Amino acid sequence: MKHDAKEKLIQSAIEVFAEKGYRDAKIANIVKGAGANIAAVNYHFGSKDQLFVEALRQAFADADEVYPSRGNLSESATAEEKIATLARAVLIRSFDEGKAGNYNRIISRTMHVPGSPVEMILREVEGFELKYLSSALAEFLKTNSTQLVSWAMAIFLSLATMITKCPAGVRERLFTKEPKQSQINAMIESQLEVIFAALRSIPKEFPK
Amino acid sequence: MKHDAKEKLIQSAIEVFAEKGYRDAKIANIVKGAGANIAAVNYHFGSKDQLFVEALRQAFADADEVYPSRGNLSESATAEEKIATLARAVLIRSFDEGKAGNYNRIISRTMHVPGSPVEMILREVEGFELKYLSSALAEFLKTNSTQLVSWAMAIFLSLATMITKCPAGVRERLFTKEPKQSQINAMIESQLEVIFAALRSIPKEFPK
DNA sequence: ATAAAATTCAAATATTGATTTGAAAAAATG
DNA sequence: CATTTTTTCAAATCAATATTTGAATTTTAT
Repeated sequence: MKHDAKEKLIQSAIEVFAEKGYRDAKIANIVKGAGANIAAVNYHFGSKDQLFVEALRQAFADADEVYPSRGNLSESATAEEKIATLARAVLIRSFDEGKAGNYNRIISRTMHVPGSPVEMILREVEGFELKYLSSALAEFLKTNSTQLVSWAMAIFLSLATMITKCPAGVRERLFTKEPKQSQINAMIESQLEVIFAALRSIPKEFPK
Repeated sequence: MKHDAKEKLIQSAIEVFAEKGYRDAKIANIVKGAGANIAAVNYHFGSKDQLFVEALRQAFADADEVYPSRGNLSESATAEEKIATLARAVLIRSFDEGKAGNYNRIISRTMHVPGSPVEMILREVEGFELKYLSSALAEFLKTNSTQLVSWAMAIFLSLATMITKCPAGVRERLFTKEPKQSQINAMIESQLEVIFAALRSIPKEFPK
């Protein structure tokens, strides 16, 4: 079937990048996961960089399809609704150990080293959600201070992605063996409370 | 002078690891920064791994000397005081663009890829502060639920280290050109409010 | 001051991992 | 079916970087 190989490569790449980050992901691993030859990546994509680009786009699409970051909200929804909906999507993704969780994992394994060859695409794909978030937060805080909004974004993102990011030791202690979906949902709602408590405690004026 | 070269290497390594993380830090860069020969790292430390070990220990010592994570609190201080003191230390370090900020930067650039060759030492050094934090949080939350405490730790750490970690674009918008120390102090106090607001919103029981 | 030990150096080597190559196989096209 | 195009393959190459070497130099100890 046409492009079957190409798609298998993207899928395998998503998994390896999610586990290892960009730098520590080996092409040898990726092709093994796809049952392909070592030369396949360069044949189909030209380079590891370009494969990363496609993998990241696909990972985002996979995540956003299952848990769309804007839900089915209308434009007229309140800022609070938008923020809660986005937070739920990000949180549920970060609890997802399967396919829909890969986007969060890739981001959290690649965003922390500035100046990497893949930084541009990373910013581009992140941008989808960040712009939306930033306008919802400005509305929520009733401010147009860039500083205040950036601060709120940092708080929101820290708390919404902390599960994916927190050190392994902490993460293991957080979960029971097999958390049921109902427990995960309860945790998400609690974390949502935490996020709003944090956002509401942001002062009206940026500290001077 | 004895060990002068060794110390220069550690200092240079701290800076390069803080900027690039472990994987992207090049020995060639490190020795250049120390005015030493390319073979110096292996002569003095045996390998890049071992140099990382010493650099991380030293970076922590440097940070903790300037901003000690336990301040000068007595054992009998309240949990709230302990948490606030630790938070201030971590926050002020994360605003420090100089020597005392390197520890936070190294951690945030190396902790996110599990299974790296340096993971063990990373966990060991992190442990210094994590154990203390975890007992203070247990006391603050009046609980001995491991899950609840781990959750609180993740929240605390996310909010206390977010400055070092948030994506470059966000970080730049957060600061004015040259934030004065007084503004930084004000930001720290505000962020402390955010942290406590978040911690207080954690439910008494872990979600079931 | 001299011998031994420690350190520095430029060059060589080893290793890892990405990319290229050219032939073989498979698929598509007419 | 014959030919052209696409895809796969194992092996070769290339590039980056960590590590080793052995000679030269400097430092330390007697």
